[in-house]
Amino acid sequence: MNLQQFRFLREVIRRNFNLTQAANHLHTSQPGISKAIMEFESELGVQIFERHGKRIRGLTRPGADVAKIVERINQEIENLRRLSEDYAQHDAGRLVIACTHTQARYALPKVIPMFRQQFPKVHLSLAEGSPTQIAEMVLNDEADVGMATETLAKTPGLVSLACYHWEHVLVCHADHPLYAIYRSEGAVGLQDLVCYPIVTYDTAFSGRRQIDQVFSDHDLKPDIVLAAVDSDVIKTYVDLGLGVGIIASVAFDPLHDSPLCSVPVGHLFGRQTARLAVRQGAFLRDFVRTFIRMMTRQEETDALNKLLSQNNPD
Amino acid sequence: MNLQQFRFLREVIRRNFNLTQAANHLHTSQPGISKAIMEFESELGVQIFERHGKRIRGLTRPGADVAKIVERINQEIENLRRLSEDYAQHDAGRLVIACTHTQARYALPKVIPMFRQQFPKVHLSLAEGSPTQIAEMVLNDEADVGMATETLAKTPGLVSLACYHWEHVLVCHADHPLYAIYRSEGAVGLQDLVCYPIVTYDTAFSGRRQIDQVFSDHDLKPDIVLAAVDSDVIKTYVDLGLGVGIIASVAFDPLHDSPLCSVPVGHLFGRQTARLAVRQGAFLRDFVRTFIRMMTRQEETDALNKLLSQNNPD
DNA sequence: TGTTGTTACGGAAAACGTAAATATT
DNA sequence: AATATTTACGTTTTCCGTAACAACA
Repeated sequence: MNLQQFRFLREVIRRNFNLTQAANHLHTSQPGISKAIMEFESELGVQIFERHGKRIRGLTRPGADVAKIVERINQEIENLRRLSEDYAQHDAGRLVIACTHTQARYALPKVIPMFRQQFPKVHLSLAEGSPTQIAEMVLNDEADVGMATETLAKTPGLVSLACYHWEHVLVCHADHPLYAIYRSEGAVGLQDLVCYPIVTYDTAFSGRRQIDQVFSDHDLKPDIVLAAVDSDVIKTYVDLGLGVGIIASVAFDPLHDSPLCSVPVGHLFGRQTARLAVRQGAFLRDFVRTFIRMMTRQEETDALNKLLSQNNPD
Repeated sequence: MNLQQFRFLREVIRRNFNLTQAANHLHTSQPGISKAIMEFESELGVQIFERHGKRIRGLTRPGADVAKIVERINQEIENLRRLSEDYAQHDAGRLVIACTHTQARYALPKVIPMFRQQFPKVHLSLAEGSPTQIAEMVLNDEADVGMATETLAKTPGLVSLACYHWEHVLVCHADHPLYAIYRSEGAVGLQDLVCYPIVTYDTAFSGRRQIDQVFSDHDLKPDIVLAAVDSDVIKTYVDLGLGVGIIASVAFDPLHDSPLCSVPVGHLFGRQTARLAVRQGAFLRDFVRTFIRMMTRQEETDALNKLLSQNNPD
């Protein structure tokens, strides 16, 4: 039994039971993987993989159990690396943040400069993706923390914290009928909104689920003419006249975004919560913990400390 | 980094930072250990051991953190072995039960025959020891389960279950004054008891702590003339006239133990709870789970199932 | 001075990559 | 036929034990 076998097993599973792909990703030879896996199986006396002749199709029942334990070991190895790095080079390293475009563009800029100042030697990476991809990246140790409004809270294997709350706003030109309604009546209703073509986030992004939910709860069918992952793209198309936009309020800035105007619609779609997530059981380096503290509201302190101590048992 | 280094690190710590001893226990050479440890340290870039010149004295701060993670990995390796063995040879293996003499002599015989019948291929080992030793054995994976009345519940790293309840009895000859009091008044009191020399369990065994507690709560100083770990030994000396015995009621059998008589004193020393413990996070083989079920009262079923699923996450 | 940890060295074992063979779709 | 896995084999590296050396207490 050795660590190599554990790495190989993990990778073969991740690459959908394709030894060749796994070998490529690990920069080694396919026969090496094959042999290591077979030796592992024979040492345990248990068949890990479901085989149809020579092709590997999936995990056997025992294999799944073995894989679960092996995954935990791999995780601890990763923790060992991070821990020692934290001692060896306390303030240097790499922080990979997986987040949606909205987070990267509007939420993170409020924190990153402060973080840079405190940890000038830490290399930052922003990996943008869909909430599902973000969750996946954090689970696979490809990212240290994930940030998104959707998905994170309910993904098993992640622990998440509320980061900040936000609401949706409508964006449109000043001469749009909805803006007139807003000016005269102080608010727009769902009924008003549904009459016009809408440009908003792609499914599974930034509270889009909530938007769909609210419309369907009222038996309304919104005409979503364009969906994007990116608030800036949405605003661009709104400016072009494709429809009214629904975006996160944080993503609207009257100065930069003129001639567009914003109309609050928090009362329609409710409060959204952007969350931050880390992998359960992951060792968090000091600068990662600091980053999380910076991103998290004070009120969350208790939950935060609990989380941090849970992941860094001292 | 490799598993060997992890095994070595664990053993060096267990052997009080003596490389030579660790090497002997692992049936390998001292230089091998030395080299492996140094390579491990250099790969992590962290000094694990506190060194005074060449002597190793203890763990550094980072070393303690590393050791904690390494311990978890070693534990998972152990789990892997047990898991695969459970699949490969479902009903064969070895069950090591660490317990006190009282458990081995009086509680286990009620269950072992049934267990043997169900798992004839499982080799049983009873390791007797003090509650502290029992806890230690379970923590070190030298025993699969531990059983004792004391210590187990409050040992960190163990999870324990109530097994059965029992009370103390007095044992003495029929012509002893205390027996007369019992026959005439139906019960003896602490005041009666304290007048006579007592033979009972050694400190830290079978509810001895509770006995001491009760006497000191009443500002009484019992005259304990002999303390033993073993009910049979106690009875022997009672028979010889050294004093009255206080033992577990399960350890008294009127037939075998005549001419001694028993006097219930549960009302004085309260109800004791024998507990069974396993190492937290340990994978429990099927026959271990079955054994635990056999040893545990039905009422504990909920706690039991929770425990079992926690240790065998499927 | 005995005990304990490190360094040096050499034989044995295993790890790994290339090439070839075999099976699957 | 093309893709994927296993077998074969030879080189290279690592492992590990003995022996010698160095330092603590």
